[in-house]
Amino acid sequence: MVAHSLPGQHPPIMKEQLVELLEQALQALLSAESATLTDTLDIHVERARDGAHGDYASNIAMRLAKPLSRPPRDIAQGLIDHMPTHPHVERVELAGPGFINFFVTQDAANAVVERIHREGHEFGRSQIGGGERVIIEFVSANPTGPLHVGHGRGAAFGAALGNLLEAAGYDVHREYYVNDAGRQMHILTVSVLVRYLEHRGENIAFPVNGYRGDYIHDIARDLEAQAGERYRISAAELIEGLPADANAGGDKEVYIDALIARAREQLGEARYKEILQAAVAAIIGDIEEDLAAFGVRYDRWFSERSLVEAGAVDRALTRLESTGAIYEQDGAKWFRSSDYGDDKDRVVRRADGQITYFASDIAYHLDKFERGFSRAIDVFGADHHGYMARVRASLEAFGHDTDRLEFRLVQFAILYRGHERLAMSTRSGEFVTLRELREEVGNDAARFFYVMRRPEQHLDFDLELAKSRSNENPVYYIQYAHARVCSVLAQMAERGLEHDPTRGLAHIDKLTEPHEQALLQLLNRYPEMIESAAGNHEPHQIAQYLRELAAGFHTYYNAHTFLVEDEGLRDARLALITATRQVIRNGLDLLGVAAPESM
RNA sequence: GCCCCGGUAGCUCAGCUGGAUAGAGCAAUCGCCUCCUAAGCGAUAGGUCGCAGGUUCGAAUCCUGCCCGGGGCACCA
Repeated sequence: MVAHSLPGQHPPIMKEQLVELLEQALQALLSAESATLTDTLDIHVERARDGAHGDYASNIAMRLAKPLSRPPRDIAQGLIDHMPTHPHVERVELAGPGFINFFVTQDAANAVVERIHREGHEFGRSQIGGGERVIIEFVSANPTGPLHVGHGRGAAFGAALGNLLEAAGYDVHREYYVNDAGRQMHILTVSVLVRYLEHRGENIAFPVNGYRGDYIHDIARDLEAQAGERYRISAAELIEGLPADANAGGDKEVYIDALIARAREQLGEARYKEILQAAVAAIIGDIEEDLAAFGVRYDRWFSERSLVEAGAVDRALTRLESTGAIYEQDGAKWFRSSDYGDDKDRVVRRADGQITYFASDIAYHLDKFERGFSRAIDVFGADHHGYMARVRASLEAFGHDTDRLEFRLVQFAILYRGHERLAMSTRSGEFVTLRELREEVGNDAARFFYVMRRPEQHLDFDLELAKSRSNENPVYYIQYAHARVCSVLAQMAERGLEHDPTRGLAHIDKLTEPHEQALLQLLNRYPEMIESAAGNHEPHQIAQYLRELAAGFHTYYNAHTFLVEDEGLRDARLALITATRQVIRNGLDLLGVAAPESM
């Protein structure tokens, strides 16, 4: 009925203690009146929105009105009468249609400052995850080119979610699934080959379906630098007798497949594979470097090719086949995903014998569960939503509980420069890369902007706003609050003063100003916010909270002077603002945003 | 046609596991630097929560239908 917090270094948060009080009051009330409840129900306690309603409120009496057949206010009064006392609860009031409002004691509210100073960067972390093993897969962009701005959102979101879950006590494993097997890799290979041949003086048209980006030239040049003429073949022989490309009235898909086949013939498998591996390695290396520079790190880069070569895909398909979940039609093999909620059945092995991307995805997700992760989170772009049903279907066919797999679909980021919308086209090769974005607006602004909205929400990413050093920019607003605290301490030292934290905590009850009370309340909310954000997998809550916290600080800063004559009050105020600084730092850290000492 | 996501203040959004007068930032108007960084603060103004029904003591929040906007519906990845 009630989720009790696990024993650990972190004390249970106030909200949970209140739930327990209500629980006890309810039991006492029921036994006093010999009443029973047929259904259990969760007791909710929420932060009161209005200060007049206390610190926390519960609607439990209203929800019990029907099962107990009594007016909610009667029940609320009964609960209040049977409520055990609690050292941190000043008083409990009945209000409105039957709300129970809790007023926390001033001492309990003040205690957060001491706790923050004691726990430091640990403040806000909890054990609610209970060490549960979670694998989070994110970005997983195909290694066919540099990451673009769309991938950036998945990267920032996945990284923040990973940090958040870790802070909530989960054992998090971060993974990037590398699609380094399959046709795309061959298209990449011939794209590089054609550029290489061009550079060596061969006259050859670039395939319509090839990858046109500048990075292909770069890879070709590296290939020349390392291997010279090793891959030099005759362009004329390479294309002789091939079907027409799309710009000559043919089909670009047919053309490029033929070109791939011819390249393998002409070069031989060994040399062909060298180019392929060089190209893939170059691109993965670039992606890895890009993400690392963005502050995004993985525990593992999981290669699709390794899965195929280890026979994992064949084994998975064989297992499905043995249970009758696969059938053959038109020469291809189909998985009966429609038996498990998908719209239609899906091909796992094409008529030409090639396995599909979906087939290796089945094996990959099976592998995640077989490695012992009790929960898997896939962060994908919204354009992948069609995969959810089929991947779930495959896991269900293996007898796994599909509730253990969660998809988080991240909507696209639309770039603006002021009011002007930037066109993004991946086809033309003129897309804006993540690297370009980072260089233009900086990592901090990029990380923050990417996660400040709910992932389901389209993101308008204004480059001008992200770069602006003004109050319009939420990143600077928060970072500035942090820097300002540092600045106060610097000013203090300049005046030959010292902060005595012990004296500050001893005089913490001098913080009676409304601005100080508001700030204390914000600090008290942080652990609850982390639990909520982690529980709902919503890093944007952190961003929203930090803005509020920074606002609370800036308001306070403008209303009061911290470096006052009264030493007790001065140290109490310094204790409060350094605690605020700590919480800002903790929160920004989860988002992967720096907390600068000065700006 | 089917599936997913969105539609809340002029703009960008939060609130959505039902609760007490719907919030923030920007933009607008008016104020605040002999004083710890004005990358800041204060005040005013601004809303049929897409529309219509339904469930409920109570709906921005849940259900149904409809209207807009985005995305997805391959023997592609």
